[in-house]
Amino acid sequence: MVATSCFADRLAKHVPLSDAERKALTRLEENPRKVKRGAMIQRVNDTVTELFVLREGRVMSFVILPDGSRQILRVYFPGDFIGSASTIYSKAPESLVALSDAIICPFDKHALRRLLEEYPRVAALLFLLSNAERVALTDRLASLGRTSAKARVASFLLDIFDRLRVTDDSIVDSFDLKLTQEEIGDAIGLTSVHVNRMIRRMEQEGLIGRANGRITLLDLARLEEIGHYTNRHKDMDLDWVPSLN
Amino acid sequence: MVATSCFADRLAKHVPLSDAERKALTRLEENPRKVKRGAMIQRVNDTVTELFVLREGRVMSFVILPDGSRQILRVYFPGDFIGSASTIYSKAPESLVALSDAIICPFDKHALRRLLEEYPRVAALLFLLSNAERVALTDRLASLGRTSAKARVASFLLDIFDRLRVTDDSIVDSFDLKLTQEEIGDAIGLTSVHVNRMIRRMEQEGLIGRANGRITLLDLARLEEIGHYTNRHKDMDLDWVPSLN
DNA sequence: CGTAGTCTTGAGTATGGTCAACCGCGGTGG
DNA sequence: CCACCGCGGTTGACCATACTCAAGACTACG
Repeated sequence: MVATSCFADRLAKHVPLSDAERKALTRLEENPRKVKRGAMIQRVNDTVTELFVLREGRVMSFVILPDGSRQILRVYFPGDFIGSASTIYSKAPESLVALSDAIICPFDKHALRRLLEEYPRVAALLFLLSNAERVALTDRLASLGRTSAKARVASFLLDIFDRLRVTDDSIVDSFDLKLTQEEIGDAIGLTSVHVNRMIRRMEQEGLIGRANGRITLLDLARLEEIGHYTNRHKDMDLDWVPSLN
Repeated sequence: MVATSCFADRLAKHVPLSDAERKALTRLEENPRKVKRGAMIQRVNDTVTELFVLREGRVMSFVILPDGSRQILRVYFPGDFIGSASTIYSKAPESLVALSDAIICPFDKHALRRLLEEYPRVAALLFLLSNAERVALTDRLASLGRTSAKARVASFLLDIFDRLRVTDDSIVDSFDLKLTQEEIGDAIGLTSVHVNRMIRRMEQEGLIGRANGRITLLDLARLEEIGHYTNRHKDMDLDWVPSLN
């Protein structure tokens, strides 16, 4: 039996992969490692030469500012490609911590380089994905820079929702956020107290529902309007990568 | 005489390029186009298939939110690679406008694809650069999410300063910002009024000087401390790309 | 010399932060 | 088995940072 690569599966959702490509991608996930919730995977300023594919669970990247406040930079889900900054910086610019029990697959940055040399289609795919990540970041930048607390919460929930749905077809309108309100706040530049106020208000207004940790999005249209949210996944088009034959 | 590629020059500052690579990169800049200050290069939601290398002048990318407010996502300088989102999205997620008279070199996204197929080292380089851009964005994200108005102004000035120095050795401690205070505000999530107050205060405190549009950074150490700024260029290491031979 | 854009400053306001208290729940150890 | 502890959520009172509105000054350019 061949071990499957969740990263390959993720990519194959967009473009067909050759067996050789799939095999090469699987090799990145040869060394899966279990990590417990709260475990530090990478610490800011550590010397790093590794990247990761997240196979299971959730991970976040963040920085701590000198005054102790934290900015969560990105929340990662299974199939995500993590820590590519180590290709260009010798010291990690961000920390990585598991948000839940997780399985990560570390591999050396030189293994990635060889992969890209041998498989130009994979190189093209990674280039595309990093552009998608870039746009996700600019969306949040606009959210932090120019929108109200309520809008930030709304767009954050929608973003997580849509990203989870990319890989999990069973999600219809509710999902496990698995983040504390403090973590939400640290992701969108608010305090936990104010996140709570916003969430409660949105609940009272019938925009969202909550039941033992699960969030239900009750009025997607209004949430998107409030959050000035655009679903980027719809417009994504991976035809740019060379075709298989 | 061969037309030089400012993009190749930029890359060559980090890693040696072969003649063939240099030539291929130069081909991206075969169609330079002059644009006037204020000219719209790309409008959000337009169908796009082009990318650009900025040869001369300054360009910004931004979005306008439904309430009319603007978030500037990135300011670009000569040698920068612009608009790579068009490789993955058919509709532009951001607008591009010239901040000064500029020369841009548009090329088709398929030309880029062919380049990456033929020149894996260039593909690796672009992958690296997009990672550097990603870190620059996360730095600003942390700035917007978790730091005060004064800190944002300080780190923004330092960022521009350091980026200009990458290509312009003549810069010692002063530079032409070429941005209105409203534009600064739109980049760091403040109003022009408040940007003005911060700048004036920093001037009075002897942190910066101003003379007909030129900004002088008088106390780099304190500015870096105030802005929680890290110069990412110092730690950059392009050794990851395959060597030439 | 007039006009438009930018800068500057003040007065008043509001959004979101701070501080503090309390609740509820799940885990843990006596 | 239950008391205790600690974390996360909830709420209120108060505060501060940055926004809004508005007016006037400066500058560049026709």
